[in-house]
Amino acid sequence: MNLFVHFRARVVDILEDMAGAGMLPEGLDTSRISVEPPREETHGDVTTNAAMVLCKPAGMKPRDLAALLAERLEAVEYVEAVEIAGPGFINLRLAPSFWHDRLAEIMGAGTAYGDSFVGQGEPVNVEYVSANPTGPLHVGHGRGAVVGDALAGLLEKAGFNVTREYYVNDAGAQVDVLARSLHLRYREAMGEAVKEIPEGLYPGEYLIPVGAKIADEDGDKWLASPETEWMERFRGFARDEMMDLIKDDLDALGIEHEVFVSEKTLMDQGKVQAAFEDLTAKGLIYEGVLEPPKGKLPDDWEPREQTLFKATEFGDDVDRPLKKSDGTWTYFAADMAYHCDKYARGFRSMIDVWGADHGGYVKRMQAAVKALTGGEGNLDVKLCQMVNLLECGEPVKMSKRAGTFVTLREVIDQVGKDVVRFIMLVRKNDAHLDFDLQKVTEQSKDNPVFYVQYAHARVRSVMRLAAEEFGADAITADVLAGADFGKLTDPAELALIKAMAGWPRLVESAALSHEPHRAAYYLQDLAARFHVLWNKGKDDASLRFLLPNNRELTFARLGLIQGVAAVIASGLRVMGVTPVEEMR
RNA sequence: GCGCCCGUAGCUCAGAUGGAUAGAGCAGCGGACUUCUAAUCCGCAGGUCGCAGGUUCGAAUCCUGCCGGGCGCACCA
Repeated sequence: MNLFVHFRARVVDILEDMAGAGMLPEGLDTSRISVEPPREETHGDVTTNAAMVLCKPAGMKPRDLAALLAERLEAVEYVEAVEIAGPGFINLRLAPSFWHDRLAEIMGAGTAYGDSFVGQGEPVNVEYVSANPTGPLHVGHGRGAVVGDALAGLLEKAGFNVTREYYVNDAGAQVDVLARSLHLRYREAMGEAVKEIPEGLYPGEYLIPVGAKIADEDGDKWLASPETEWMERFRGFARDEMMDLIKDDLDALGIEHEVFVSEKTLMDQGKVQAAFEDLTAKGLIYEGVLEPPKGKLPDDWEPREQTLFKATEFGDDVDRPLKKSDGTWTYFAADMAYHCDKYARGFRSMIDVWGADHGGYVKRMQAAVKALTGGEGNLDVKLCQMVNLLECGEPVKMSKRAGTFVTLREVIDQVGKDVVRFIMLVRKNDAHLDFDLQKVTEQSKDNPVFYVQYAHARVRSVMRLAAEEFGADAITADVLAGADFGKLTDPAELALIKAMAGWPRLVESAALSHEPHRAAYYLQDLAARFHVLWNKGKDDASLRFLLPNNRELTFARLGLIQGVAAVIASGLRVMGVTPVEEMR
């Protein structure tokens, strides 16, 4: 349960009762009432601004209204104390038994703790990575991949019906370039000496085995023929091979998209044309000449009549061209049709994860979604800022030409998938991220991955010792769920349960605001509280988890730490990180 | 020139729909190992939330204008 949602409902109940008794006006707007954790833990467990928000319509002073509310809140189950503070906050302190019940709830749920229904099964489409199929993924793609996948996981946990999707940009000129680059490698595989990769072709060595593969399959069939004859074959072959390469990279991160949509297929199926006709029917297409951008003019700018979409009617800055001068569709036209297709497949809610360099593209895509869905569809775009790859604080110098470019795969192989996934989430998506290959594998509290994993491993370590003492069967989650948690009375123990009980609220708010990084911060906080309690056991042996002479208390505490492990595992699962059993 | 993002402690950064005395880690200083792994923890110190106005019971948060940084700006994707 989200305890804040629970107590908010109680506050609203009381307000309705008061209105019914004529103490308050009927039909008060309760939407602005918040029930949340106080900023200061010393202020209690739950706070509400209800009196401050409603004092004006109620025609009362905030503290007077607060006093009336407080009187009634004292009668609410589990409320131990009510205080009025500051300008009219009402602070609730909850009985220890409330927290003990939460721990039982956590034990019963395991890693399912925090699962929510706020999403109400609403379909959400999360599109991420969508890198051009022209080569292996780089580290920047990796960030988008992790952010998108964690967001998808978070939304699922919050009760949305999520589809993970990848848009394959396989219709543009860059695939022609790829095909030509592959043809070169093919000739090389057939025994031709290739001295230098011509300017404008992809020099990467990853195409060498692909060239050998197509040589193996097709033999000398394309050696003497002109480009027009082999182009289609090479484009398709290269595309498929590159997508396999990318899928392997994603697989190494534990990411698997359910749906791949091909730009070329959309065009072949006439979906771009259909979207275009839809907009035309809505009167949103015209032939026109755009104003040149103010300020410095592009060198090759010249007035040109184009086929334009009235994006400005939907909040964009200028109208956007849908056709190139040769009559083919622009990238935007196809992407527009793609989002239209998502909507047609039942997604009102769409999320795209892009690199920050595509920021200028957001408004027009949102405009297109509004136009094509009659305002029904909603597109949120998460822009991921750059990843600075470092080694002991020094920037890793990368150059594609010099062959010193570090791929995502190399980073995963070096530090591990779990480290990559966690680190990619320690900053919000729109902030630059420093990724230090050295620091992320250090075993110190500076390293958030380690810090959180260590907390989980410590729990497992205690559980292993407990299994030796009591037998594994005696301390299963099911058995411990029935322990007498009333024995947990130390403030640090209760603080730990309170932190765990905050997980459902975090899941809901992070999911609704599309901010997966908050899970990483939450886990660091929870891990910190666990480490605090652990160390208290050093100063005061009576606070240790394993007490040979007190089986009842020991079992309650094993439940407590098992709960911590479950919530950490639950959070890590959202992030796509595997919890470790022990540190090595 | 226009648009988007950002500006919080010496450093790196949290601060959901506006809430109380703005938080954490690192770095600095001082402490805690006969251990359920001290790979951790405790304490101290550190701030005109870029600047100036505005909105209101209340602003780091919302609005306006500046200053500073990043990204983008027709027929690339």
